[in-house]
Amino acid sequence: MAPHAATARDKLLDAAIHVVRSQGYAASSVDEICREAGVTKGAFFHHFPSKEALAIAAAGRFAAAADTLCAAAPYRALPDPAARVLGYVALRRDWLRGELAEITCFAGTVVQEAYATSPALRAACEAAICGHAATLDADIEAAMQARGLAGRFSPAGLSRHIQAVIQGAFILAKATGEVAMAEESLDHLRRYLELLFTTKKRDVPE
Amino acid sequence: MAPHAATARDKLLDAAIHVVRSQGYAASSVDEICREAGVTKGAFFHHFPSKEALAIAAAGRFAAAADTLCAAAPYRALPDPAARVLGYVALRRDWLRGELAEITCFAGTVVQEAYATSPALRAACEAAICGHAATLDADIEAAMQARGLAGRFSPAGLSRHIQAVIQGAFILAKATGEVAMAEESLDHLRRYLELLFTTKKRDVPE
DNA sequence: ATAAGCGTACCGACCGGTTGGTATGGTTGT
DNA sequence: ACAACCATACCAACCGGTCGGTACGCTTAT
Repeated sequence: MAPHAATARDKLLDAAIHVVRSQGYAASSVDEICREAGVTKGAFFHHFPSKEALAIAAAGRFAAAADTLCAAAPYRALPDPAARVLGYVALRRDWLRGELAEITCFAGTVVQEAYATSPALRAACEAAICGHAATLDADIEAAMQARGLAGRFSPAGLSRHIQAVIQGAFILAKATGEVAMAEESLDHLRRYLELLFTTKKRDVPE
Repeated sequence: MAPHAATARDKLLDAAIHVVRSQGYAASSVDEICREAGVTKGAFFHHFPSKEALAIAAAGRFAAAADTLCAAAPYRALPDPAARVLGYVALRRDWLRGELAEITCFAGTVVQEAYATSPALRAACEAAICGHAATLDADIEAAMQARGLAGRFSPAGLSRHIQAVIQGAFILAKATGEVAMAEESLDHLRRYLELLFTTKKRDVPE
């Protein structure tokens, strides 16, 4: 991710994100993450008390990187809140290029394995996903107001749904080996949002 | 799953589905699956040449069970194809009760870890997910014809999108620990389908 | 100037336990 | 008799984590 991650700690975080995204959490050994980072095991346990602690820190780093990229994206400057929401989805669709291990979600991958066995790691993944989702709350709420949809459903709920579709798209892409499957799903998501934000209120089902 | 799975093979498959759904594939040891099944390791390797082979067979069993349940569901008898599609989503929403390990998707969980390391297992998960998705293809195609939406997007693509939303809903539920988060997403999916199948063609975005 | 003192960063051999898988022998149904 | 079925004992490889030790830079006292 970072081209010249200076410290061993950063190199370990980046390596963990990459290795875990391609193999899952449990299958990624500490030794392999160290090898990928070009760092020894001693350095690993100097910076992190456990493998779990590394994953928690990596989830935070991953979410922060995503938040930063989105906050700096051009669509953020659009005047219409609905257009900003659609701009977000378009950006996520644009990101669907390259290897699966480079485009999928670290937190979504990890939480599938850890939700029942590691409460702290589960909470870190929840914070990463829901925290990132929440960056859309205000725009969605404004767009719903503008369309007379206020109260029809919760803005935060739609934010989370957007993340759910993205997560599901990744699973479909992994299952088929085709990134195009993920694009397809994001196109349906875009169509849903367009229908929501361009249809007259009486036509939107409860 | 089955109360009195007769053979050791069936008990192993059921145990694998349960254990893997709660811990993921890599973290589920053969010993633990055997313990859960009440069977020894000798029986395991008598019926399956490897852990991977068990997972492949379990994916098939899981998909077959889902297909069977859906084929027998009441909504299948509805006259309107669009109503059958919505009936499917309603059924999947009804299934969202109980422990996460009992309601989430085995194939979706496994493929996240195995897509890059085990081609055969990845293919089995693809067959499970996409095969199950395909049971909706005909109804979706008919509903699109009836609404003049033919050619707007692919019926199989919408079938896969439905599965993607369901998979993403599971991830959200695991991350938050709240099954209600999954319900929320399925409600949005239902609303999307209602908009698609009740809106005049000219109002549906490309 | 300099050396003692100390904290952070890092190394790599090592440990007990667990892993997927094997070898072998007994039991049961036909 | 014979094969399908299953239990016990076992193995080499690997796992996460520990530990004694080194390298080096920053204070601070002399």
